[in-house]
Amino acid sequence: MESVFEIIAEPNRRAILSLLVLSQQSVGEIERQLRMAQPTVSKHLRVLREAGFVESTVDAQRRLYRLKPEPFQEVDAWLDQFRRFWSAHVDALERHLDRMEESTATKSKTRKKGRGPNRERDKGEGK
Amino acid sequence: MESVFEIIAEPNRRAILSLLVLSQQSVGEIERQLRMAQPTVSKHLRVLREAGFVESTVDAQRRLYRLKPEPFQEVDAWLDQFRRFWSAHVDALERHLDRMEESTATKSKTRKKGRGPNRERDKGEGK
DNA sequence: TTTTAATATGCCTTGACACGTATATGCGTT
DNA sequence: AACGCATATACGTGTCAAGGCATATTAAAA
Repeated sequence: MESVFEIIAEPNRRAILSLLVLSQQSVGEIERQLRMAQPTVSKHLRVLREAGFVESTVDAQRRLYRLKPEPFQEVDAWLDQFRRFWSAHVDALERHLDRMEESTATKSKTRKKGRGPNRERDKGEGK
Repeated sequence: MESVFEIIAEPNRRAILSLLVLSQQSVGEIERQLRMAQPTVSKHLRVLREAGFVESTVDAQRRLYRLKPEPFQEVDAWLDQFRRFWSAHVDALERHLDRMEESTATKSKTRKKGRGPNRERDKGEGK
């Protein structure tokens, strides 16, 4: 269970993470909402904790789990090397659509800002 | 081999993807640069192709593989639900550091822009 | 057309991991 | 102290994917 990528490869773990992004939860709450067996939940939480995705605090006999940001940032950092590449593709598509639009006789300016994933990300040399 | 997450969980596949982000490559080139056995490379490329991460064109007896953007965007979309959360944490850290800095007697304004991952990303309601 | 280069595929073994069931631990309540 | 609730851990089992090795396929070169 080396990398953060192996951790998030498991669907149930991703479900747990998506739950915890809303607010912290106890094991029992996770168990009920995701309809998983309790040992399964505990085991996944262990993996997530050891990988730094979550941390827990004790509340009597309950344990409350909440997210930690670092591993997500690590995934994001990995993705970063591909962003330049894929926004180049989005740009190409955009230019293509713009040409279509132009020859179809300008119907509306619904675009030009807001399509494509996260244009603000391309640090420099866009265009 | 359901999801994109399982695909990128494999280290050798991530290595191949990182190679291909530079430029398209033939199987043999990948094999040599990553020092993997040829069948291993071919198998991983198959997985990557079926998952939409790469596509290939034929060049005589070679095949040139290049990246496709969609699956990366899918990962990015999943990450998105956590961005609000983790930038809240970054902000908290930032405020903390600012307070430290203030009481240590303003040495330099090295920050205020550029720390924290991708602040531009938070669509609205930052703060 | 025989040979050689490039890539793909098939079979087999091995190891990792997810799950179920049972049990242990720990804390609060009576 | 005994019991009960919440959570963790241990053990056994099944599945599946990754890699090694051999071989098939396709195209170029001789």
